[in-house]
Amino acid sequence: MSSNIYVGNLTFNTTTADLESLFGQHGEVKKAQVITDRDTGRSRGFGFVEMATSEEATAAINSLNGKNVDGRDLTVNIAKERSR
DNA sequence: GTTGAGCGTT
Repeated sequence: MSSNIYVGNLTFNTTTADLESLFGQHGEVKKAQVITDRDTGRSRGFGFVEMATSEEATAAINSLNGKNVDGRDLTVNIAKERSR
């Protein structure tokens, strides 16, 4: 799956709904998820978005990577495996 | 403030 996207450098006030809204402007968002710390439950400042197709994922990446949101430049690229 | 979970061994 290359339609899975990593979205980093988010502000801590960014939530799953924000990701859906943001990526939804460049394609069909299948799933969106802002990662929160498993132990504290607080935001980790990054998340993942899965687009319907890899081409939409690429389009969204090219449109949103480096985008300045709330004073921070987003880092957007194809996500890696969960196991690391 | 940077790559997801969970506590078994993928």
